Order: sequence, then structure tokens, then C-alpha cells
Amino acid sequence: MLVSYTEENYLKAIFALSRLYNDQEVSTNQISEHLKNKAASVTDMLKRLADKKLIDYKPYKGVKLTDKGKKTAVKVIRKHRLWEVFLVEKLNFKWDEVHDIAEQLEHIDSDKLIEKLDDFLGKPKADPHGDPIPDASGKFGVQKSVALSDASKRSALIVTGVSDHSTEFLQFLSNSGISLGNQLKIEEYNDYDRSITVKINNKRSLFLSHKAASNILVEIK
Amino acid sequence: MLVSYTEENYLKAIFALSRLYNDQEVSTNQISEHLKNKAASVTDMLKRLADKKLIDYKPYKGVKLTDKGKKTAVKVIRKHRLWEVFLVEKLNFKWDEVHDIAEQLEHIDSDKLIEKLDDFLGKPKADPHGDPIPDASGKFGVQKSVALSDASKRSALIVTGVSDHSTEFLQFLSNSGISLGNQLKIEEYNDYDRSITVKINNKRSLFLSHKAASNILVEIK
DNA sequence: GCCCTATTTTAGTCTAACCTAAAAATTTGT
DNA sequence: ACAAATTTTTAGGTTAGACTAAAATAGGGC
Repeated sequence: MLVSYTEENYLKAIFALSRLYNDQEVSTNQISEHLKNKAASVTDMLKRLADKKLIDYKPYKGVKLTDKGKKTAVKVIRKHRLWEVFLVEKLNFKWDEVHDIAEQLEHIDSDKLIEKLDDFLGKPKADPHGDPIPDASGKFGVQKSVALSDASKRSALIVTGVSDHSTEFLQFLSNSGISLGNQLKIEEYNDYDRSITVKINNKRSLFLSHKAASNILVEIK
Repeated sequence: MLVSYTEENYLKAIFALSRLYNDQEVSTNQISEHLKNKAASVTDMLKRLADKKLIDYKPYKGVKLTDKGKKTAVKVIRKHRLWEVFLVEKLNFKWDEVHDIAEQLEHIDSDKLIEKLDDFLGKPKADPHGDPIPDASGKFGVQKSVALSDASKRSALIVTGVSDHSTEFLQFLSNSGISLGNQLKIEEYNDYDRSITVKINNKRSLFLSHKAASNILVEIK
């Protein structure tokens, strides 16, 4: 069965949101904010996706992707990230220019094309933003930790370690309420002094200097 | 003003048909056959394209592209052919596999992408089928190819392209052992059904129906 | 010039994907 | 526990782009 451009975007949004919120059910409003359309339109589409067995949908209770829906979403993500690598490494785009173009290219429908592109690029493991590229079977490779200051904005992150082991820093973390295993999401990135605001476990917000952020290690969930 | 995927396909069809028929007005039926839509749907779309000043449309009298429409059509053709070069030269697709994929890629909307792709490919002058690639300003290089069915007997001819890009036809050519750059010479011309016999590279002889010959483009050596 | 045939347009439907406004269900606060 | 606030769904409308069936127009042959 064919999945439209628009349906793919909904599946991708649901996949991203469910990762962000600990694999919980995703609500209609979350999707509507993410895609910037009205909640009523989302309900409409959810019914269509449920008919196609791409999601499990119980009215008022949110949605989850089925295996079929997850497979479709992951494939779109694979295509998106491979195209981003192509744009940056082969066509010399800057990493912050490629998103909108990849947003279009990700919907090109040809399995043979994806695999040949993957070969051409040398089977890269991550895109230019550091986000992992799932393999042809849909598996994401093991994550390598990066500094929080280098992490990409849209992903859900897990605190895995620190690179400054001083008592002062560890105390600072403790006072700030950050500990190993916490989930972080970058909310804002200030170009001026490279400070950031993060949300911890989807609850509190916290301001962090670049210095602090550069010493916190995270991996993409 | 934005031009949709579907509108681009209509403009491309009108451009191709008007070239095929000496820049005359293109009829509703010609377009409907070319795109395999019903004539009523075509009329519908012609009105929309006329509203957007992409075509000149007089009911019952056929259509012509305006300068704006021609510019849009040529840009789509440029994109299509550049992507075909990419697919064949970089991703190692065979020349008869690329049409359907390029048909999707041609609608990706980013001027910067086209120009960077053009640079990456070394600003090619023709696609893998021998069709010329217009430059960024929309100019085609000189083209003097004619249909094999219209070529004169006895001259040495070089295969430069095809006018039917269907997989079926390209496969047929491949099976018949005809490829770009081959030298052909017309040996016999049968008035009854306008079929011909050609000699390929001064070696093998091959029988070709008028239909096949009319879709092979050659230039006089 | 007029009839016949082929082409083209009009009129009315359909579906996907959006929208607004109103109703229904759920969650929250006290 | 129940009223208020929030979220979600329903109902009904819009647009692009397709369709079928019927009406209008154009063009060729006599």
C-alpha cells in the first residue's frame, strides 16, 4: 500500500515525538503543534493512518506507531539523513542550509536509489548534525556520546557522562538537578555566548553556559 | 507564485508537445493522451494555468506556453536531465533505469541545489540519453538531431538520443544492441510499412519498424 | 451551406487534506 | 466530587485535481 507525502510527514512527527516523550502515546495537540496545523486536521489524518494500520489510535487516548508505521517512519528518516550527508559532503552545502531541501528529498520513492546513495556516500553512520542514520533494515547503530554543546536541537538526549570530573563541576550539576540517565532536550541556543536552555525530563527548564554544556556528555536517545 | 508538482507536469507536457509539432498550439487531446488523463481534467487544469499566466489559452483553440510558462518548463527539464546525469554517472544506474526516479527528483524546489548539482557534475551539456541540458538561463545548446525515420539513406549517422523515454523502449534498444554513439547506416527503406534495415557500426544488420525508427534520434556524422 | 463526426467544454461528483465552530470527553483544582 | 478549563472530536465547508456524462463547438465532405 502506498503512503503519501503527507502521511509520511505525520508518521515522522509521531516517531520523533514518541522518542522525545519516552515512547509514551503521542497526543493530537503535540502533533498539531509539531506540524503547525489544526488539531481537527490531525484527528482527520489519524483516522486515515489507523485505517491503514500505520498507527494504533484510540480516540482521546493518543496514538502509537504500529511496527508497519515505525518501519515507514524510520525509512523516511534514513532517507532524510542520507540526503543531508550528500548535500553537505558532495555539494558543499553548509550544515545549517540542508534541512529544507532534505525535507523534500526524503519523500523520493525508490529503494534502489537509497541503497545506491548509501554506497556512494560510504555508508555513513551519522548525518552532518550528528544524528544517527538507521541501516537498510531500520536499525540505529550504537550511539556515541557527544558534548551537550555539540548536540543537535531536535533530538531527545540522555546524559551519559561528564568530561570535567572536578568536584566543583559535579557539585554544580548536582545543585542544578542534572544526573546520569536524565533526559535532556535543547530548547534554545543563544548564538551570542553559545549558552543554551535545556528541558530536563520534560519538566524543568535550565539555563547552561557554554562551558557547562561542553562538559556534559550525552547520547541521542 | 508557486507552481505545483502537477502544474509542472502539465507545463512540461505542453513544452514537449509543442516542440514535437513545430511550435504550433497544443490541443487538449494531445495533452490528455500524453499525461494519460481525461480531456475534461485537462480543460480544468488549462484554466488554472491560464489564470496564473503560464499559458495562453483560447477555448477550443489549443494552448501555447507564455514566456513565464516556458521558463518554468525548461527549468524542470534542466533539473530532470541533471538528475539523470547524477544517477548514471555518480550512482551507477543504467541509462534505462533512471527516468522514473528523475521524474520525481525534477520537482525538488531549490535553485541553489540545481546550481550546486550542476557544478558537482561538471556542467554537463547532455543527459545520458543524449538530450541537451539547458543552462541556468534556460538556453539549450545547438541541437541538430533528427529522427532516424527521417534521415537520408546512405549517410553515416550517429545515435544521439531517443524521443521515447519509456523503460520498454530503452530495454528494446538495449536488447537490439543499439546504444548512444553507435554509427548507423540505413540499408533499406520499405515503402509498404515504412520499416527500415540499418547496419550498426558497419557490422550487424538490424530490422526496425517505423515506430522504433521514429523514436531514435541521430545526427549526420 | 449543412450535416456528421470528432474534439472540447460544462456540469456535477469524488477524495485527500486542510480549515472553523461547536460539541463532547477528559483532566484539573478546590 | 464536581465545576471549570483544556483537549479532542464531530460536523460542515473549501480547494486542487481527478473522474463521468452530457452539451457545445469546430471542421470535413457533400
